[in-house]
Amino acid sequence: MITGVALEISGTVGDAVGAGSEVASGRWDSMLDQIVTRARRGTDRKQDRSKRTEQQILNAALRIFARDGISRSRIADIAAEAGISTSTLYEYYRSKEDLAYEVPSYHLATFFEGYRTAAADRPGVIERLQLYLTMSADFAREHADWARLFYLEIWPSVFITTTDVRHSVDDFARVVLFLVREGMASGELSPTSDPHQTAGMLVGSVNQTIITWLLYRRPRNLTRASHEVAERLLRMLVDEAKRDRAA
Amino acid sequence: MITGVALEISGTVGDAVGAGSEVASGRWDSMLDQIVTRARRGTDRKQDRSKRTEQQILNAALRIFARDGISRSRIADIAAEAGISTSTLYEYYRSKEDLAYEVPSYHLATFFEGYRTAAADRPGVIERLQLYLTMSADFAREHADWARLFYLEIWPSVFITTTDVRHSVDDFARVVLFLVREGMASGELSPTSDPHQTAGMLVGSVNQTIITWLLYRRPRNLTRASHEVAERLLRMLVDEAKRDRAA
DNA sequence: CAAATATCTCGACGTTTCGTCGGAAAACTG
DNA sequence: CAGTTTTCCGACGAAACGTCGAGATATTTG
Repeated sequence: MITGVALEISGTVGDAVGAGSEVASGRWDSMLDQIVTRARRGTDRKQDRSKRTEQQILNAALRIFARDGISRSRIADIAAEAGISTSTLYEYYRSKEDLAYEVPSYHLATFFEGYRTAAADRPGVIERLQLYLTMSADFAREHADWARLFYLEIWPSVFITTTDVRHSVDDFARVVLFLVREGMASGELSPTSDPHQTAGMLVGSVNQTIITWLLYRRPRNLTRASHEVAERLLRMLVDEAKRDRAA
Repeated sequence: MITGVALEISGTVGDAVGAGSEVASGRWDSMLDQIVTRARRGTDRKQDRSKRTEQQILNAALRIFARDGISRSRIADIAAEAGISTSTLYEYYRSKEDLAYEVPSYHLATFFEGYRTAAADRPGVIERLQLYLTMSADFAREHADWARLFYLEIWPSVFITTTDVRHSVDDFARVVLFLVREGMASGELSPTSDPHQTAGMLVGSVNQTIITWLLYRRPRNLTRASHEVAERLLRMLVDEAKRDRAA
C-alpha cells in the first residue's frame, strides 16, 4: 500500500534526465540488508503468550506515546492499554526510555523493507532518491502516530546512547548520502560540492515538510507536497550539475 | 559580535543578482517590532532583588536543561544552581514546563533584535534572506546551550499550547516566508512556486545543518557550512527564477 | 524615621509516578 | 503428571513534583 502510492507519482525527474546511471547493486544490497536487520532485532521470547503481550505492549505504547508525548506518558497507562499490570511491563523493558526507543525502531524496519522492494525496480540514482524521499513522507502520513514519535521526539533526542537506536536513526540519512555519492560519481550531481551538504538539503527540505505537517496539518496533502519538494530540489540539483559541466 | 561574523561573510549571492529590489520598509518594521516585543514579554517583578533572582533562575535553567534535557532535569538541581530553594523557584514559575518554555523565548528575542539592526543596512530581499539564515546558524553556534533547547526540544514539541511560545517559534519561520513573498513579487524568486514550499526548503536545509551540528559537532565550522548551504540554495532558486522568466 | 504594607524566601509536608521484589499462576518438557 | 522454566501480579520503597503557612526582607506612607 505504501509502495503503491509512491510508485504512482514518482519518476518524473528521473525521466527528465534520461535513463541515468544505475546504482552498483553489490554495496547497495549489503547496505540495505544491514540496515533492515539492525532495526528489526529479534525478540528472544520463547512462549507464544509472551510474543502476543510484547506486540500488545508495543502497540499500546505507540498510541499512548503519540497521544501524550514520551515524558508525559505514564507506564501505568501503557500497561492498562495493553491489558497487563505495571510490573509485567517491566519484565519486558527495563525502563520507559528503553520502551520509547524500541517502538520507533521496530516500525522503521518496516519502512526500510518496503523501500528495498520498491527501489529494486528503479535502478537510477535520481529515481531512487525521489522514491526514497516521497516514500518516507508517505510512510509518515500513513503512520502518523509513529511519525510523531520518530520525527519529533526520537530524532532530535541527544540522549540516545543506545547504539542500536542511534544507528537506526542515522541509517535513515545514510541511504540518501549513499545515493548522492553515487550521483556525483556518475556526474548526474555536481561533483564539486560536498555530498553531506547535498544530502542535508534533501533530507532537511523533506523533513521540514513532514514536521510542519505533523505540527499543523499543513500542507493538507503531505504526500503530494513532499513529492513536489523533492522533485523541485532534485531538478535544481541536476540543473546545477549541468551548468557545472558546461563551464 | 554575532552580527559582526555574519556581516563579514554574507552578501555574495545578492551581489551576483545585482542590486535587487528593496524590501518595503513599512510592513517589515512592524513585523519585526511585533516579533521582538512578543518574545521579550516584560517581567512584572518590582523589587531589584527579584529581578536578579529571576535572571539567575533563567541562566541556571538554561545550563541544566541543556546538560540533562528538559525531562531529565530536576527542579531541585536548577534551584541549587541558582542558589535558591526549590519552593522559591515556584514563586517565579508555575511548573517545570513553564520555565522550560520561557528560557528559549527570552534568548530568541536577543536574536531578533540583533538581526533587526544588522538587516537595516541591507535592503535587498536575497541579501536579507542570506543574512537571516547565516545569522541564525551563527547564533546557535554561539549559544549552543540555548540552541539545544530551542532546536531539539522546543521546536519539535507538539505540546506547546501556551500561545506566546508557539508564536515565537512560528515567528522564526515567518520572517523567511515574508522575505520569500517579497522576492516573488519582485521577480527575483520564481513566482509560480508555492512560497511556503520555498521558505520550507530554506529553513529546512539550514535547520538540518544546525541540528546535525548540535548532535554530532559536524561540520566543524557551523557558520561557514550554513552560509554555504544558504548561498548555494539561494543561487539555485535565483537561477530557477531566471529560467522561468526566459521560458 | 517608624509603622504598615507589599513582596520575597524557606523548611516541612502530601501526592504522584517510577521501578523492585518475592511469590503465585501458567506454560513447557520428559 | 511431576518438575522446571517462564510469565504474571500485588505490595512496597524511593524519588521527584508541587503546596502551604510562617518568617524575613524590601518598599511605601504618615
